[in-house]
Formats: sequence, structure tokens, C-alpha cells
Amino acid sequence: MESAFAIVAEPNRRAILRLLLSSERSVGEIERELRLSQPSVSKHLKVLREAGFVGSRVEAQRRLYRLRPEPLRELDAWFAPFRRFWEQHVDALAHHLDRMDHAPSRKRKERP
Amino acid sequence: MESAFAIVAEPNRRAILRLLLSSERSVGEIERELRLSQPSVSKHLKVLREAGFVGSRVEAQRRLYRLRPEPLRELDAWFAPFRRFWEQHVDALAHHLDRMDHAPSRKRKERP
DNA sequence: TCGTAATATGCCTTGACAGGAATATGTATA
DNA sequence: TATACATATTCCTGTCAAGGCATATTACGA
Repeated sequence: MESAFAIVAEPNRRAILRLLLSSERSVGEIERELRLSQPSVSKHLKVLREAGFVGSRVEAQRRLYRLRPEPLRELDAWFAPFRRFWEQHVDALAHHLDRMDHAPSRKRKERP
Repeated sequence: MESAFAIVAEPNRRAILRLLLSSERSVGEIERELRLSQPSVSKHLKVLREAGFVGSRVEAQRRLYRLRPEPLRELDAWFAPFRRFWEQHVDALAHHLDRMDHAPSRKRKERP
């Protein structure tokens, strides 16, 4: 499982990440909330852990998993150039619609 | 190949998308710039096309492929909540470093 | 119309990975 | 220590997708 992209390509792993967004959880909690088998959850967590997406701490017999930001940031960084690309497209679309309305645009881009 | 995530999980497809970011290209151009076999390029383009990542137009015997914004936007939207998450973490890190800066400390590792 | 360039498709093999069941490891409580 | 709970790991199997090679399709030029 080389790339971070391959890791978030798996739907159940994405679901786990979304869960952990709100708060840390134990394996059993993830298992119940996502209705997955326990081995499946453990395996996905292993993949996520080894790729740095999650970290864990031990509390009694449980292991509490929490989100870690770095790999997701890396993924997001890949999107940055594309974001610029489609923002142009949004602008072009907005202009087009404006012209079809032949009304002056009210909504303008914010200027910092 | 259901999800948009699975589609960008493939390295060569990501390379193709990056290429198309600068300008539209023919299959042959992609083939040469990425040093892929022609069937491989055609197959990847088919996947990308069917998922809406690229569009094509015909020019003489060539097909020029160009980027389409929608699916990438959708992917990016998935990241939005996580972006908020790690932005908090960046802030926390910044604060932490600030405090280390202002606190009297004898030995300190150099910090970029 | 024939030949040629550009691209698409089909078939096959191979490898990777997710899921299930059973089991192992580890940890707390009686 | 024995037992029950929580999590991890192993083995097996089915599926699916990528790549190579050959071939089909399409469009152009002479």
C-alpha cells in the first residue's frame, strides 16, 4: 500500500477517517458504528496507522484511535493546482450566467 | 471503477491529469511525455473520460484530451472537513513553537 | 481506393487487496 | 491463576484492475 491515494481509495477507510474527525474511538466503537467486522476494522486501522493517518493510545484494554493531519495534508496539496484550475472555470461559468441574465453581477469575488 | 477516489489512486492517471493541467494533449503526446504504451494511455483515458475527469475533441486524426473540473471538485469537497481539522493543528503547532520561542530554554534545536 | 497514421479494444496473465473464519496476543478483574 | 473482554494476526479465497501484445477501428492523404 504505497501511496496515500490508494489508502483513501477504500470506502471503509474513508468512513473510519470521517468518524475519527469528530473524536477518537476504540476499535469496538468503529466496528459498531460502521457495522464492520472486528478483523476488518483492525486491518484497516493497521493500514491507516502505518501510513500515518491515525495514531493510537492505550486506555485500559482498549486502543483509542485518533486522526493525524499530515498525510491528509499531503493529499490535499496534490489538489492545489487543480483547485486553481477549476476556480477559473467557476468564474467563467459565473460570467456566462451573468451575461445570460444580462444583469450586472452583484456577487463579486472578495478582495483581501 | 466506481469512485473518483479509486480513479485518482492510479499513479499514471494522476500523471495524465497533471499533464492536462497545463494544456490539452493528444494520446500520442501523453504517450511520449509519460513514456507509457499507447494502449495503456488509451485505457487510462477511457477510465478518466467515463468518470468525467477529461473530455476530448477531435482534430484531424487526433483526439485532444482536456481536463474537466467537476470530479476533482467533488474529491476536493471530501477533504474540506479534514482541512479544517488540520488547520487547527497547524495553529496548535504554531502556538507551541511560539511558546518555546518565548520561554527561556537552554538548549534548543534549530528551527526553520 | 489504398495505405498509413492515430487511437481504441479484446484477450490473457499476473499481482494486489478486501473480507471471512479461526486463532493468537494482550489486558483487566475475580 | 483462571476467565472474560478487546484487539491483532494468520490463512484462505474471490475479485478486480493494470499491463503487454495483438488486432480492430477510424480518419486522413495520395
